[in-house]
Formats: sequence, structure tokens, C-alpha cells
Amino acid sequence: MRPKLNDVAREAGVSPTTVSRVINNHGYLSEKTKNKVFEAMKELNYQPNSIARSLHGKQTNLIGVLFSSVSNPFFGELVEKIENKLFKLGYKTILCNSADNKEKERVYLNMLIANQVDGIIAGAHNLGIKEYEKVGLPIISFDRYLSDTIPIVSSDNYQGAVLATQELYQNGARTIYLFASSKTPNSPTDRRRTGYLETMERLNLTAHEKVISSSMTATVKALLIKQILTTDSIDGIFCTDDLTALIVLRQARELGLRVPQDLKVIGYDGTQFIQNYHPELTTIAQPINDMGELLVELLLQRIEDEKTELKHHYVLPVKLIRNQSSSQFD
Amino acid sequence: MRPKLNDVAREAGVSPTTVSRVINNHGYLSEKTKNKVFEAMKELNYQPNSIARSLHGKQTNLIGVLFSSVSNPFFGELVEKIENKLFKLGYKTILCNSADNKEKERVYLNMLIANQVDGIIAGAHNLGIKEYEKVGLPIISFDRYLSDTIPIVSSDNYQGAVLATQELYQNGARTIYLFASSKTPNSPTDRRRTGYLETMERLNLTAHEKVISSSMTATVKALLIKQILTTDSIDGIFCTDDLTALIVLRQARELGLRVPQDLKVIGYDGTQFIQNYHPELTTIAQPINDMGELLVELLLQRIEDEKTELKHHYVLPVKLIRNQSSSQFD
DNA sequence: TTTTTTATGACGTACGATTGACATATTGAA
DNA sequence: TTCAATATGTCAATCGTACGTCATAAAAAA
Repeated sequence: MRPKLNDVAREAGVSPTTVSRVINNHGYLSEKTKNKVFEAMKELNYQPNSIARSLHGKQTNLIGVLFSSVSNPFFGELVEKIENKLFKLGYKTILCNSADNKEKERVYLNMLIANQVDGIIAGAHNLGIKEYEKVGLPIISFDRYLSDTIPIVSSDNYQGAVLATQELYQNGARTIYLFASSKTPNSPTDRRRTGYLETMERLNLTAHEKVISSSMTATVKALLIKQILTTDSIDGIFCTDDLTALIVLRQARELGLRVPQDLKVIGYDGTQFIQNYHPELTTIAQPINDMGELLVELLLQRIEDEKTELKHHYVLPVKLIRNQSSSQFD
Repeated sequence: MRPKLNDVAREAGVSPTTVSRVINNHGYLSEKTKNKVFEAMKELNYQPNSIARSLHGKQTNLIGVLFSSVSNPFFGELVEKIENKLFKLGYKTILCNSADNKEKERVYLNMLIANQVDGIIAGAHNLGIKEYEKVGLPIISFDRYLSDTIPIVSSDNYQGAVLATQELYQNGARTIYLFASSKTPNSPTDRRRTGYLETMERLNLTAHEKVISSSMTATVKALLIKQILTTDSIDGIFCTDDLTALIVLRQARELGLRVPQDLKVIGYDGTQFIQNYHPELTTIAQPINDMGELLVELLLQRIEDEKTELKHHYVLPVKLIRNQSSSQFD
């Protein structure tokens, strides 16, 4: 049986109240007593039962972190940043991988409520506004609109797309395609799409959109992309995520297309992973670190004071990482 | 204020006791009352406060999942499997990224205890046996020895190394190097090392070991590897992880070494990610799915009955995934 | 009709810690 | 010496739920 507050009191030769006071640093306390109590705690390897403390209305210091999947390096890295920051501030991360499953997301949401989490960082959004609004907990959303009261943190998707399209253009591409992972409004991909479309228009070029759905397996994506590369005559592709860009590079190589001479490719996300292991890929890097920090920062502000005025949308700048896949002399 | 059991009782026009009975399906209950209660629960959007339930001695249904980092695709995928399985069985995952930091790991361990987790899956091990033994909770370890009482789940590291080395040999390599991510006993890498060494001996070949420390950045690794490839005359490399293998492939390409003609390379892990995005790499695939399932399975057995007899070491079979990096005709 | 079985309510205690009210003792300063 | 500040103890209520004990009533079986 784990030791409890009373055991510590007995061990230290003080009253339970005093032990509680020491733990919470509450009221008058002499150094001597404090030390006695601390020693007793160490001796018994005592950890205050946070369940009991939470029941008292104290915070649980639990934060629900809801993403579709951590096996995607982008989310893996973002979740890692978030977890790190939360840990530093004394919070614990409950990891929820919704796998883009509406039902799972709903169950998770309820579970988080039942577990009295202090707040939620939501990076998976398959549910409607209503479901999120009735949660009644501080929520910060990553990169997607949930409701008018839930702040959003995202990278500058529009500007990223503009940069990407311009980069392709400046390096000589004229038949520039967009490979988008989905085509849903309210999704970040859609701002990237808009950025692409408007830039193409400004450049007086014809836009070409292809949806490479994120629900497809890599093999199917590869097949589809190979087909597009074979039938269409393309010299520039902006992929709304790096992983799709990797497939494009591979298919291009297999088809004997030279990159960047025949085909310029640019991705989006710019994870550390991509930078480390695919330094040939030009990409729009999201500020993963800053986004993680900000998500946590804002959430904690809301937790400390639920009436804190927050902007509805925090847009963080992106950065073009120019590499060989778009520019011969990088 | 969130609704409580009493509110539900009032709403449903029954006694609190009855509501509790409905929730826990305890004692005699008519369909009619059940429905009334369920409707009231839905009406008020009521979620039993799991904090309060836990305090009452029930399980918390929280599991601590301790790994060094989820941004590494291998751990990302494994954690995802674990989280999935746990979720299916009604458990919640508290994610802990120790970042190979001893202090962080210790703090996390204490935190998990304070949070009354029902058990721990430990995939980060920088602490000594004692620290893990005094946790006093069901623990299952991934791929590393923690103590005599803590079961281990791992892939067949020895056999994997044997397969890898043989594969290189059978494809003609004779100067076969081992690129190991560390050189600590008790670590899985060490069994891979042993497998390599013994196979080399059996083949009457001279072993060559190089440590490519996992604490180095990708750039430094690349530099070091380039140097080795330049000075030493090598025709086969077994890397104890896939990411290092990727760097080797890239450096070889930059040095004009043809793979697999001049140099054969084989990695270890075989994540879905590698299979999707680097289908050229021959690798020893760990059964990530099975390992995740087994880790959870064993842990829950221990939780349900702490005296369950478990084997001390569960070794799951690995599979050679033969691709172009080791064999010209794959 | 009598006895079981089924269905619900009322009440109290427990889980482990927090916290306020109140009492008492030991200091040190005025 | 006397008052205030400091230091500790006792006691009880509280958080939201679970569940055992009793009591009671209705429905079903004997």
C-alpha cells in the first residue's frame, strides 16, 4: 500500500495538518518542521495522491492533446514540442490519436472531460462546432476553425503557398501543379490552395489542381502520381505536405525526369526530419517550435483566467527552405 | 459548473443511488428507469467524474507510456499502436518523452505514481534498477533490461543481426561494417552487435565496428560517415537503425559509390514510414504491431492480477525486407 | 394468499487530501 | 511583563462517487 499523508505525519512526528501545510506551503512553518516532513516524505517515498487533490477542486494538471496520428513526423515533432513545454510547466500530456475517426474523436473528447483535464489542444477536427463548444473547457485549436470562441494557431498557410509558387516560377517553371492532400474548406490545406490559385492568377498562369488524398496509402499515392506525371506535362509541383513531395521525387526519378531541370518540386512542413534526411527537398517550413510553444502558452492563459481575451487567429510566419529540388544552385 | 450525479438524479426524477446503480449496472434495475437515467445523462451532457471514481479505489485507467521521443518515426509508430490498443481497451495514455534525460525520466516516474496510473510501459531507460523497482506498479519494458521482475518485450535483435549480416554476405560483401547507435550492454543494440560479431566469425570475416552515436545530430553523423566511407574500403554496412542507413545511402551517393554494386547497406526497424518512403532500403523489420499489442496485453494482465506469472523476456520474430540497397535483383 | 423476486429510496461511510475555525504553545519585541 | 507574531495541533467539512445496509413497495411465482 502506498504511503499516505497520515503515514508521513506519523513518521515525521507531526500532525497531518502540518504535513499538508508543508506540502502546500500554507500558513506559518518553521524550517525545522519542514525538514522533518520532507525527510519523512523522502523516507517513505511519498507522493501526494493527485487524484485526491484534484477532487478538491485543484487542477488536475492534465492536458488533452488530440491529433490524428503521431506516426506522421510532422505531428510527432509538434506533439513532442507540446509535451516538452507542458512538462516544463508542470502539466501532463494525455495523448489522443483520433486517426481521423469521428467516433474516436468524440469518445476521446468525452473521456477528457471525464478525466477533468484542465484544457485541450486540438489538432484533429472531424467533429462539428457544437461538439467542441459544449465541452466547456479551455481549448486551443491547431490549424483549423472550430468555433468563433476557440483560438487558432497556425502557420501562414497562404503566404507559404505564395512563396512556394513564386519559387517555382522564379526558377523557370510555368506549368505548375498543386498537389493537395484534401479539398475541404476550413482546413489549412485550403488556405494553401488559395495562395497557390491567387499567385497563379497574378502570374497569368493556368492553375492545375490534383487531390492526393491523405487517406490513400503511400502505394496508391505513388501510382496516382506516376500516372499524372506520365500523362501531364508538368515542370513544377507544389505539394501541400512534404511526404507527398517525397513520393513525387521518387516517381520522377523512376520516370527519368530530372529534378530540378525537368521538374521542380516543393513541399510543405519542413520538419526536422525532412531537413535531416531529405536535404534535397525545397519546402515551406512551419515554425513547429513556436507553434508548440504558443499553443501551450495560450492554453495556459485560458486556464489561469478563462476570460482572458485572446485573438481568434494566431498566424506564425513560415520560411522557405531552398534546396536542390527547386533550384539548381542552392 | 459541470453536472453531477445528483443533478442527473433530479433531472431523471430518481434517487442518486439509482443513478449510481445505472451507471455501474449494479443491482436490480428496470428498463424504464435505466432509460430515464440515460436520457437525463444525455440531456445534461453528464460525464461521471472519473477523478472521484478513482478516489474510490477504482482504477484510473491511466497508463504511463514512457519513451525517449515520438519524433523518431519508430517510436512514433510504436506509441501510436500502443495508444490505439489501450484506447480500445478503455485505457488512456499519458505520454512521457524523456528525451534520454535521466532527471526528466525520474520526475516523470514520480509524476506517474502521483497520478495513480494503473501501470507503465517503459521504453526509455536511463535510470537504474532501483528506481524502477521502487515504483511498485505493474511495468512492462520495451527492449531493455530493467530488473529481474520486469518483463521485457523486444524483437529478436540477435537473429535480426544474423539475417542482416548473412544478407550482405550472400550478396557478395566481404568487408562488412557494423554501424551501431551505441555500445552499451543491456541495450538492444548490443544484441544486434553480438549477432553481427558471431556471424562474422562464423563466416571467417574480420569484424569492423563503428559507433554512430544516437546523440549526434544528423549533420555530424553524415560527416562522420562520409569520412569512414572515404578512408575505409567497405562493401557492406549493417546499421542498427534505419535512419543511420539513410544517411549512409545519401553519403554513398554523394561519393559516387554505387548501391548495391559497390556498397550494400541494410538497416534495422522497418517502420511503415521507411517502407513507404524509402522502399529502396533493405532492412530488418521489427513487428511493431505485435510488439505494441503484446506490451499492452502483458501490462493489463499484470494490472488485473499482479501475481500473474509472466515470462521475463518475450522475443518476437523479425523479418528481412529485401530491397535494392542490398540486392540488385530484389 | 403467501412467498420470492424485482425495483427503488434513504442513509451513512469511505476514498485521500485541503482548508478553515479554533485552541494552545513558544518565541521575540515593546 | 505583556502583547503580538510565529508555530503547531485538533476537529470537521468538503470534493463526487461507490456501495453496503435497511427499508419498502410492487410484481411475479408458489
